[in-house]
Amino acid sequence: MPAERVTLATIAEAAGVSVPTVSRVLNGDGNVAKATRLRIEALLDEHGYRPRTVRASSAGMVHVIYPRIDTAWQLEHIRGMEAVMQEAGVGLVVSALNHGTAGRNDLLRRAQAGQATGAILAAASGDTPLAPVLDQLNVPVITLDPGAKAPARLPSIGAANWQGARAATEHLLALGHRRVAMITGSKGGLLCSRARLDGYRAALEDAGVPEDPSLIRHGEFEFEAGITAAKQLIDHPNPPTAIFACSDLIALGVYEAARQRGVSIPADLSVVGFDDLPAARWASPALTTVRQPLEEMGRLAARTVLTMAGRRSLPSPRMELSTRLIVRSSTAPPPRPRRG
Amino acid sequence: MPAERVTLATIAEAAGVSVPTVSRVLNGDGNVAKATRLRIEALLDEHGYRPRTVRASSAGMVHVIYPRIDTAWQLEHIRGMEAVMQEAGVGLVVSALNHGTAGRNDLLRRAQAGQATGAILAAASGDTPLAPVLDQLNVPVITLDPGAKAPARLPSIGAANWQGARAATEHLLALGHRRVAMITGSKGGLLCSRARLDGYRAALEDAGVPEDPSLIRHGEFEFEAGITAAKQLIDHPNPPTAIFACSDLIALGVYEAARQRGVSIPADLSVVGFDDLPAARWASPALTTVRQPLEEMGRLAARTVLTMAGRRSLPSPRMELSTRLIVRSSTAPPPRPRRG
DNA sequence: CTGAAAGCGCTTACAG
DNA sequence: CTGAAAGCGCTTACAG
Repeated sequence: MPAERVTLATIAEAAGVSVPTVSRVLNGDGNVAKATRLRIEALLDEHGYRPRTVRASSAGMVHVIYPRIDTAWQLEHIRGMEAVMQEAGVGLVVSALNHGTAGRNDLLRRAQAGQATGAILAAASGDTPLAPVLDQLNVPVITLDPGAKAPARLPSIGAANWQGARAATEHLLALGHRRVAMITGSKGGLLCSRARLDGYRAALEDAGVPEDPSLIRHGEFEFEAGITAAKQLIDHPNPPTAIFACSDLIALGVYEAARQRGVSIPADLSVVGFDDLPAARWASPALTTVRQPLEEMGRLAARTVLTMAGRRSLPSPRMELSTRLIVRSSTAPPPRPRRG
Repeated sequence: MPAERVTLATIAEAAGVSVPTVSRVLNGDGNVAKATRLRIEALLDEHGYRPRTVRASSAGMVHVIYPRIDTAWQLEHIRGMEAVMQEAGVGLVVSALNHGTAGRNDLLRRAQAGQATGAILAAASGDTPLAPVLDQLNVPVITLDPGAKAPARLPSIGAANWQGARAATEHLLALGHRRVAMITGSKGGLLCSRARLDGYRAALEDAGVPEDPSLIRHGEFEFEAGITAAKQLIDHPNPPTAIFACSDLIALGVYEAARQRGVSIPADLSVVGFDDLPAARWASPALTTVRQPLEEMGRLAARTVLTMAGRRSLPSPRMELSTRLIVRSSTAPPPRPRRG
């Protein structure tokens, strides 16, 4: 026997009051006798009352959409976004595309239902299946740290990748290194990877150190890719004395390769990473790395979406937060050259 | 000039059609001439139409609430929960209490508004300010990996902490270690810490190895606490040959202490962690650890809440997923004792 | 394919 | 403090 739908009328009848009175209790209207209120509250609970509809305004939700939920820095983003959303009384809905269209359809449905206040496409590659349908949404959408060329009309928030990579390379050059290798995150596409490679090159050029293409390795943003690339570099006939890795994860792969090859960090080999994940602090020795203000990027993304949702104008459609070199214990002057 | 509220009537008038027709377009009813539909869609967009209310059913949201968003394993939880929620067409709202009551109030408001399908209290300590108000909610609430004694009437999902700690200790004993130290996560309260300590003791007892209280150190679940405790153990007049750390983070602290003291892992000192965070794989040497099925715990938590929301009954109010020892490269037989 | 009419669940003045 | 009445925004048959 599937019970009748429980509406305000059900409760009103059970309580022997009118529908408006029940409505007042639900809405926290003070003008209800305490005894009445208590009785109605008990009945609402007992009948398991659930409103049929919800005011769209109180349903404020911002969706953050990742390709996958799989990397540590996402938690930093989320912490920043959550803090801002909580202050604004808006919920943060986390979802993943997972190669499918389910996430997209879900977002679309919710947006049409007035449920989404806005959306943040994070770490989105250019071919995100979301792009073609964005225009249908009547809610603000921005990109956060877009991996590839994002739809140009979307506001975006990123980090100063070029500047950070340059600072990292300059740090190594200042220590006296002349054979500085780089391991990138991906050969082609990714914007951040390109910018970091260019920053590395700029620093070399400024220092008058000729670029050696054999010291540039292209991997993925993965631990294993770091191991592979670092082994190749260590086995190089004229090996580098320092490696700038395009991410902390790759840098940790370099650590492992060095351990397996009996190479000591930083005595034999200096290593710099990129991101400043918590894991960078936990490495032995602690990793010198370029800090991306991931939490702050999340906060800014959240604020930006809320600003747009309030139909206020943005200071700029493209915001880039600065990066900062954090010197820890994985970098040192190069070893004295062995006698030939 | 604050524009009039945009309602279906606004759009209907602008399009020269009736309100029901606009409603049909919004609801994806196929019985609308294409030309009409396109015209109405354009007008909806142009006027920035947003529904005033939302069907509560389509607003399905499950809230996961953490004390703070700050540890890597939360992302594993979230990945599992998100996958299940997406399949169910329910949104996952992530929030943090941050010592305040804002998160609680927010949840309450949404629950009353019919917006929360359920809630997952994750890693909650016993004194969560949420507990006193849980009864007011007409939605299912469960705890995930409760840190301390959670309100007993709430269903809970956890991991087999005792069993995992026992397996870790047995592994070290089987390698030949007799001086096996333990670094716990917290002196008192936390349930998981207590269970892990008891598992360690059980294994020692079974092997007939007497417990040495000076080999048990109480810290926090922090990297720094691991360093401090490990240094004390290494400096012990009769130091341990193996350390079982109550979390991977503590274990990484042990790595750093060992590096600073010139102690080699695993040649001089074996280390086992607990959690199997991604960072355990990235450690050098890769960390032997007890794997908690964090993602699977998230999935189960999500399924459990949805089951309860569907008013179906639970197989059991308390579910514990098994843990598994993952042997990597940080454990080996103890060094041969030095000649006195 | 579309609209006039009825209806739904809830809220908002207004009156007492 | 409470209810009868009107109203709101939207949806649901029903008729053509």
